[in-house]
Amino acid sequence: MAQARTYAGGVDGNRSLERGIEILRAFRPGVDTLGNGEIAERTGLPRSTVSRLTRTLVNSGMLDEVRLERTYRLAASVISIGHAMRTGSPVLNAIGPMMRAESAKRRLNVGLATADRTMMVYLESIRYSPRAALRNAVAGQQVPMELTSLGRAYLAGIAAGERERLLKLFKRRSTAATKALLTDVRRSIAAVERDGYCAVSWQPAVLAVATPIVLDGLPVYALNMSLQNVDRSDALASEIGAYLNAFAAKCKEALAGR
Amino acid sequence: MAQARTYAGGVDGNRSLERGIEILRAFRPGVDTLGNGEIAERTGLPRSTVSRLTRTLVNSGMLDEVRLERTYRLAASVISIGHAMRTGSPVLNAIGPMMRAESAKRRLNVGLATADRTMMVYLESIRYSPRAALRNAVAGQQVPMELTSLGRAYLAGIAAGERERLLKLFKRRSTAATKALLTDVRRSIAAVERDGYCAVSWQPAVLAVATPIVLDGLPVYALNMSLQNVDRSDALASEIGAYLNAFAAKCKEALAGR
DNA sequence: TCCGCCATTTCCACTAAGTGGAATTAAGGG
DNA sequence: CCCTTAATTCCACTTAGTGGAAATGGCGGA
Repeated sequence: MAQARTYAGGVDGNRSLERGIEILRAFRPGVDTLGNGEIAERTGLPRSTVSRLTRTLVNSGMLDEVRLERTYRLAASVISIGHAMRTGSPVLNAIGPMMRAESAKRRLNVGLATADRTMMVYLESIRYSPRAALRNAVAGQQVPMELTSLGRAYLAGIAAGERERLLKLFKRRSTAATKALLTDVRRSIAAVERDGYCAVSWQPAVLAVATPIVLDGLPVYALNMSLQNVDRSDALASEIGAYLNAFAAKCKEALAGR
Repeated sequence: MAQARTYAGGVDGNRSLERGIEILRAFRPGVDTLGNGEIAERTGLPRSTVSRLTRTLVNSGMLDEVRLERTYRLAASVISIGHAMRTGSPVLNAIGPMMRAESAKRRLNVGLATADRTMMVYLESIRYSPRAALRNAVAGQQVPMELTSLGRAYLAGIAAGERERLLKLFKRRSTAATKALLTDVRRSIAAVERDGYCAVSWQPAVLAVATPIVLDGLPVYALNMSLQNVDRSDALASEIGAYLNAFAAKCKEALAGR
């Protein structure tokens, strides 16, 4: 393989597969089509390599080719695999219905998420508001780990080593106010350890409260409750926090027998 | 590569990537975890190869490892890529809101799907019934192409060569009643060509009517309308068919400017 | 309509990345 | 504690994969 520099993955790990997955990941939300050139730029892979791998992904049904524009888009296969993930998830199966009931009962939004690298990914998000409920399904939506209650609850739930690794990544990518941000993140983690939950107002007029769900043999999840159009107040946060703690306990109970 | 038999993909196509994708596909809806052995069985790949590829998929964040059981499950990444597919889809973006409005107006279910190999995959499915609306999101759900109105409308929309290729596959996999089934499929295709839509009652007491949406530079989609708890009658089918034709025309108009 | 430009794809020489059977290790059951 | 069963690592082998260079093919401008 002329000029093919040694693959860092070493004895294990398959370079081509890794690269192919990176190509799929290059299609971020909102991106419709990407050409091989653009993919090569985004992934840093040689153009000829991208050309071959995109062809393979088309053959495997993961990408659709737009011959006219010489571009590609994600194919329907990816949502069918996503659907398999959701229907297979024992956590979502067990507590999804409970989340719906709780959302109706408490009249607030209830969400379940886990991590994908440095982002939190919603497995489910039940909107109380009839308006919002009509909006597009948000399963799969990503929110930044370091800025959200979900992410900070997740950080509180994982092993210390992994947590520090992630905090270093935030430090590296954050443009400004890094010091203050990290302090705030650590404060949230401490809050989870103390109160069982943390409260964050990431978006204006939205109060969100989250708690980690740690189970053997499963990734760490985070469960949250949120309210729109409210002023952030400690009283409100602790009220919702109490609801959340109670609900999380019920969920863990339901999940214990598995 | 001892005993590595020639890769049929030829000059293009990357074998490892293809195999890795097949491993992801082995996780069908309802499957929670799979071990390397089970994956090897399902995919027909050598055990050692599966072992290496699953490790790569874990490193790439597509699979979560359950160390305790020596098994793997699909990771949250797959739904975030699925989400990217949905938010990127110009068709879903354009007609999703229209589908919601139409469902409310006509008081019936409205769905949008496209093909993944021999299955139809829902991009969106709006349930009119408030009960059903509460159920899990069905985006990503698969239904068999040859048995559903969606699938038959799709078949009517694609190029003849591809259609015949698919019909052959159905013939091969169907256990019995193949001849009658294929006749029925062709009848549906003829119906689409004649009336613009076809009506199928795949599931008992459900009447479904579908029509293809063919656009340049996009895969062929199928749009359907369905009603539960009804008797199949030609009168009802043609009433819904008329609604569907009108709605599909509106959709195509909305999509023309792109 | 034809020409020149730019992006994409194909070609090609090269070899390390990937392969699969065998050996080894680890897990689970009695 | 040992034995069985399955997953992982080892290893010799060589082809599948690589990336730069050349060829191809759209596309816009004249």
